[in-house]
Amino acid sequence: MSVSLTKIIEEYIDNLLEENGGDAVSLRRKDLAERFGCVPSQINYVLRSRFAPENGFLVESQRGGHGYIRILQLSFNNCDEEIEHLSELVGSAITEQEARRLLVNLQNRDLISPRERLIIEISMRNQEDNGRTLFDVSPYRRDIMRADLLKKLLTGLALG
Amino acid sequence: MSVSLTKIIEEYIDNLLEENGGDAVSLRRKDLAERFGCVPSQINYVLRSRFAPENGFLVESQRGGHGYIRILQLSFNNCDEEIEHLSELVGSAITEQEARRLLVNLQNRDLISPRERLIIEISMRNQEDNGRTLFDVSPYRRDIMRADLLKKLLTGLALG
DNA sequence: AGCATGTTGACTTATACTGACCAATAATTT
DNA sequence: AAATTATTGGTCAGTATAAGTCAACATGCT
Repeated sequence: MSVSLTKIIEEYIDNLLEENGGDAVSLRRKDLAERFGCVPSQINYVLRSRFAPENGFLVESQRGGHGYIRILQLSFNNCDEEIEHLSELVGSAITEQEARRLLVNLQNRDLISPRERLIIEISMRNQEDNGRTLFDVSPYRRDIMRADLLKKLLTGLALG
Repeated sequence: MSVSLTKIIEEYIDNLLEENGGDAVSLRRKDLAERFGCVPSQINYVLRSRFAPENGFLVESQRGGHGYIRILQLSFNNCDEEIEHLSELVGSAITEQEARRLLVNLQNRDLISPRERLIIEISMRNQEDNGRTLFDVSPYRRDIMRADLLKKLLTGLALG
């Protein structure tokens, strides 16, 4: 069982972050690709699969002259076990009502701010509307999609 | 890591603005170009790319003798104006890149927090993935859906 | 075998910077 | 006053550079 290139590059970036105090690091896609003897787009794959917002990272980049890729590791030092636990509570499907109750609870316990709750509710509502009117998704399937979205959001916040 | 001329000039102007109380500053294109050893049109490039309305600035200028360039940092009196402005910027369709850029901007201007940006990015990405893999939505239609989501979120935040 | 994950490269898009040419305004000359 | 000249900024297209996308192909894991 060999270690994948993706894993190696992921760890390299993790180390860079650690050395840099942990919050951000800048790099050049071309340089990284050269260092690891791979094609540049491999870096995009690593970023997409390992440094996604669901994992608590934000990636900024710029093309052209003086281009760069900047990876930000958000650190909110919130009670991540708490939120992680709640993520389990969401399960594989969740109704709008249940979701809203959960969010109210989170806000009451100051795990998310009112504005954050608002954003989450608007996103959920938007997805619900799209599912119903645009794509004719069944109610149960919408509950599944809602659970997926909610879990991504909560783990993103927990890992941040 | 090399820093672009554009960045240097941008920071110089930012400093001027700060010194000047923050709302406006006047300068001469030729002088600036000389100071930074570049061609005058480079200044136009900086203004177009860094001090555009989407970054919260307006630029006035006059040619000929005693010509000048005045940079105004615009501020909104009420959130309705702000929403109007942001919604115009988003427009009826927006690419992933443009959206991300806008969010970076909003965060830099302290209009949203890093956590809020993270949540928004997760939501956008979730919608993008669903649109592509689940519902086979065309790229342009996804840009429209992204703009819709973004406008709902920004409007909600401004009114909330 | 089949599905998920990883890897590649051709093609596309975005940004930085320059220089030649254009446009507007003020100052000076006739 | 009109014409001319000097002074200033604007535009655009070309060149160089760097990142993003996408889909085909490969590998690995049940």
